[in-house]
Amino acid sequence: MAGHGTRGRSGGRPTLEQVAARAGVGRGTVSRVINGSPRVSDATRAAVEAAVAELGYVPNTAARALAANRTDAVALVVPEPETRFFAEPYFSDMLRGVGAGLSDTEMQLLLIFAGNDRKRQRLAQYLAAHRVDGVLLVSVHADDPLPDMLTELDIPAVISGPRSADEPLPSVDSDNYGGARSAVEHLLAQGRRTIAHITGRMDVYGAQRRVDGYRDALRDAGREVDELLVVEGDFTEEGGRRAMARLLAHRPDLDAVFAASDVTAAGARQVLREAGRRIPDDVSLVGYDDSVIARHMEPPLTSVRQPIEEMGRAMIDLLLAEIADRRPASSRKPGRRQTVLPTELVVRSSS
Amino acid sequence: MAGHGTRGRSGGRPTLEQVAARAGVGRGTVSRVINGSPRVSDATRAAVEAAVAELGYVPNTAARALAANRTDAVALVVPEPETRFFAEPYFSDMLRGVGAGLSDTEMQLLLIFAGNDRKRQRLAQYLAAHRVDGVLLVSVHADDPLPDMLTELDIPAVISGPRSADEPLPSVDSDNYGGARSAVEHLLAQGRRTIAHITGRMDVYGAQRRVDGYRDALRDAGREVDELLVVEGDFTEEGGRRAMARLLAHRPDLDAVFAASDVTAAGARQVLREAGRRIPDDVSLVGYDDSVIARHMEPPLTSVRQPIEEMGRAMIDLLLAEIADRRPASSRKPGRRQTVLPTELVVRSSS
DNA sequence: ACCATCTGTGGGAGCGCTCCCACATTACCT
DNA sequence: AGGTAATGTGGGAGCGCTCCCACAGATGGT
Repeated sequence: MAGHGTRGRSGGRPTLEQVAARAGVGRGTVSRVINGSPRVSDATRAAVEAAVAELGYVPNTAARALAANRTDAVALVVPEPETRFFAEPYFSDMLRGVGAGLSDTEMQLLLIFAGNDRKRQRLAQYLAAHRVDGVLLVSVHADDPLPDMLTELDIPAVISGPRSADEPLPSVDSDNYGGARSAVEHLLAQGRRTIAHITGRMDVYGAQRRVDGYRDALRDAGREVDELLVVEGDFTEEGGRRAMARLLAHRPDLDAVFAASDVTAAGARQVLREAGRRIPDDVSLVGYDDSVIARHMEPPLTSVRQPIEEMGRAMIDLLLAEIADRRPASSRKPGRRQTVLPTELVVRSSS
Repeated sequence: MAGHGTRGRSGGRPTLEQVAARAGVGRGTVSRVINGSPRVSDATRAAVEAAVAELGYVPNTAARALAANRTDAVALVVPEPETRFFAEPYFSDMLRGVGAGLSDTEMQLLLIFAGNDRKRQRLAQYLAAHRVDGVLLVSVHADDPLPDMLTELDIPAVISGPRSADEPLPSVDSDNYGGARSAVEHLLAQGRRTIAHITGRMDVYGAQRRVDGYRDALRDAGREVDELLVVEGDFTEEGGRRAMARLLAHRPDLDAVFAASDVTAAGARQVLREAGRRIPDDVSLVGYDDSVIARHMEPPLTSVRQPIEEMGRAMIDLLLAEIADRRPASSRKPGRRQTVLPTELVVRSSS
């Protein structure tokens, strides 16, 4: 009775068309207002905005996505089991940064875990369906096929630790080289003479950079680098123990150890204790990550802090820029695709 | 040169139409196969599936969402700051359960934080845009407008702790009543005679149920319930301290305390210690939640465990059923809309 | 006075699906 | 044999938006 057959299946959310009718303008104009196009007169814009408010119009995302071929969503892909995600503050800090960067955007953030084959399979499907406009990749192993898959699908992506010096993907990293240097320089300043380094997994680019920083710091201080003082670890506690045992065997005279992670430092500490070395009196110990472990260790561990939250922020900024670049009328000069954030040495009583 | 103007903007993902052509059938038929409709002959189905595989066809979700008016996504709404989300294992357990329930579905899970006004605003927009087919609500306060908003928008929702005995929304809960009973019965079995109860916030339905369980357990054992032994707390440590002080003042002869949360028990323990009472020798102590605190307390705390992960699972099951019910050809008798899962008493040395 | 330009604006043509009606075809009764 | 009811199948008509072309009217140079 009321009208002329509005046979909608939904409860009757207002559409663009209805807003247009209400405001006495055409569909195109309403669309322009909604999307903030400048080519609308002030009077018209006001009229449309009034109609939108009166009708309580909310754009239909599905229709928009279909017509414009975009989703207004990005995914944070975590190639780890949920357990690790929750256990490590790293992820929550990163998430906070990403969330902050997204908060004044219409973009939606999806959290996708790809910790096992099943989930990876689902993720692949998901990406193939182009259900996100872009992807944030964190803690990706060197041999992970994910980055290539994204390139293949032509989906913008940003990676959190470059996999090599010439990472093809835009990336965000903390200054591993500088962080390592500052740790070693700190030990030198304390008067330490024989400084060892337990590395991370050497197939991880960041670990390589830390070794570089260690070497250069010594060299620039006029010290020779003794290869017996550099032992490969793998970021784990057990690896730290093994490496420390080797170091004590080869160079029992060492008086400082710089470990590539706090966990590794914890392993090293244990072996040092068992060997009767006091920290920091006999041996200074410095870790990397400034994790909870560092604060709770006995004695509290000096460690290199990475600005994780800022890194999250930087990643999302990079990704949004990347997405914008691929959209039609945007041929702005692609800016820097690599961001490196400074680290900070947090000095505690282990050194 | 190659063809006759396929002016797609995307890289050229195959469409339903192309699959249909390839398989030599109509669009409708392909759609039926994709959606698993039974009204397709085996031969046709095989042909279509072959075409899908050859072309690497992946349905366009936006188009589907637009045409079918659904999104194939549900949201887990957390009305807390991210910090709490990561700090409490409750959420990660719940998330695991939800994830498991979703894993053999095409549904996507969104995690939405609504910890501050800004985020709540965004959430409201999000829901108004009907960007999810359903919502999972956890840790909702009694006066939160969110549930009503969802009802208003006609969005299926499931709530994790019913707000009252006649919660209108489908809900999942653990057996607060039974959990409390088992705690008290355990204390009785240990020969305790004067059992006090520090309640939770009494505007929380679960807290009320725990009091009911406490009362009935005593009554059924032929004990009279002394109202001086029931003191209101608020789930916090400070509340536990205050309540315990009151209890000691009124009934210094008590020999057992059942607290409505582990945190509350921790507060109570402190006051008991200060009053020179030994646990469990002088006073038995039982908590609720079986949180990390319980395991790390000195002495380890006997506590009532809730099956959080199973609750997550139950919630998503309920939600999926709810969503299915609202879809066209489904007039199945709406089943039970309330699920109550059993608790388990974890006995440790505090009792 | 004329034509070239620039601003706003309207609305057609799709985007790739699902829904559903119409139409075969085949199967099963009387 | 005729009828009725399943069973499969094709394809039109949208879903609500964005894109873009066409065009009216204002503006400005010659």
